Amino acid sequence: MSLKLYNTMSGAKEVFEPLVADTVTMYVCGPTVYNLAHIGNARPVVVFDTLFRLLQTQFSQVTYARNITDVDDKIIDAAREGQRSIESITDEFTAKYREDMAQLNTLAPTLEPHATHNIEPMIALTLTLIEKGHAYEAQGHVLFAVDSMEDYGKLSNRSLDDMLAGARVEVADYKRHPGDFVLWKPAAETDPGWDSPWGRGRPGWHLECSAMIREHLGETIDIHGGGRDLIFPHHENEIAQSRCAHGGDYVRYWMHNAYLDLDGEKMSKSLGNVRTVRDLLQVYRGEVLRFALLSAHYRSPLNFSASVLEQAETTLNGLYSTLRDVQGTAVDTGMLLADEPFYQALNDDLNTPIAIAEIHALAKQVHKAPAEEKPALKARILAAGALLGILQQDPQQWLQGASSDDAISAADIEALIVERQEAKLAKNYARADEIREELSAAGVVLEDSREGTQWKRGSD
RNA sequence: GGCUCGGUGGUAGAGUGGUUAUACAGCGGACUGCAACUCCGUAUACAGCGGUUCGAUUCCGCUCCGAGCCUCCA
Repeated sequence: MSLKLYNTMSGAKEVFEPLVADTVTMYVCGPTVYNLAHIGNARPVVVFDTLFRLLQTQFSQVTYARNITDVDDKIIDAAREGQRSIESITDEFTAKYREDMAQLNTLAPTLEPHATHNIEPMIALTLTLIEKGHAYEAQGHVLFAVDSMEDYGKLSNRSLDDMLAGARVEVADYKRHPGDFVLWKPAAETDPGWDSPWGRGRPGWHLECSAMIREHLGETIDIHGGGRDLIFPHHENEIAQSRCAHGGDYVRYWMHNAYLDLDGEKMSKSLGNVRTVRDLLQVYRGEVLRFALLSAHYRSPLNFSASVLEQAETTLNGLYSTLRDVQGTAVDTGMLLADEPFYQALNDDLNTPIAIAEIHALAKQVHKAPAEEKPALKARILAAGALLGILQQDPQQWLQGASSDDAISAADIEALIVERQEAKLAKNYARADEIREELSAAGVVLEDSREGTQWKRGSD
């Protein structure tokens, strides 16, 4: 079973082979911690979490790093506006980010480097770039000289000439070339800053990833991921910094997820059309959000809407109902992952929609299969769910969990079910139906079977 | 202006040079006291126009429409 991944650098799917056999290094751009994560920010987290799970099934050592950007203009602005310290902001939102992402069933990354803990390597990297003639100091800034690099622009497939033609921004006068970008900039007295050979200052945006990757993962890593909008300038500039400083490959496989749309428009902070994960979690369980994010391929835009979430919830309810039906069935562990269609789908550039379709196929089989085949089918469904980060909860709890405090209690529901059972035995069908309708109005659906009556809460 | 990427049935969403994924919703039927669950069956697609081909939703070209990046952004 070979894993294929779409590499942004080559524009094609490639067979994934780590640099060092059986060992994978992966880095994903994490949050700038100055506000709550929105659901668009959650997409790469869920996507690369799924990849992390998949990689762990076939490589014995997988190191997954996701950074925390805790020094940045936006954080400084937020501190100023809120009249708060930088640390209180970054601490608060780092904690909330972790909580929100955990709600989406994402595993903690192996490493979570903070920019402010890695200032030394950033300064060292900047020094190296100056020494090698790729960077220069001007008016207290240190800038990367883009024309000192032969193939600058390769990842985003653009040339320096193109960029000049399309320049829409006023160019700072201390730049030798309009495309030059800041490695280090002076810090105002009141802003966070660190002593450096160029005076008190702070790092430019792109520097931290290059420095931290080198520091924690090595000069060449296998996978670097993030949203599409990071391709340029962020990842392009990371490449420039790292390749010019250390030579070598820097990143072997570049992966970029498409973004979430809202009403056909990109969801973004600047457009103001964001929905925070925290808000959505008030209405939908994390697993529903996760499922919705995985219901489209990661390289396709996903139009995020209430109906997408409701479909996700309905689908998960259906799959959990299937699992409840086989609750008493043992789980057969003798399964060969490589033979599984869902596994093959995930190995084909993380084709989660196909993997989900394969789960449906298995669910359909479970209903029809003779008892002796059920343990194997159940095991396959659960294994697929484990890779996708879904279907691992207790089915009964999933289906009967109250979504709000004012919902009818389980005890009340069960009392009514008993009463209905008695009414049915007495052939008092009018009363039996009345009870069912009463429960239905409360969002509870009854399912009669030979073994008795099951119930679940619908998405009312 | 430069560089990308899309337009698939009511909705979501894969995929393929020829046997109409998948799910939800719909319709018909079985089951049921009636339902629900489950099962069986079923309708509705590949933006438009050309080209290549025995054959194109799939390849090529053009047109139309849409999105993104080029500035902080997942």
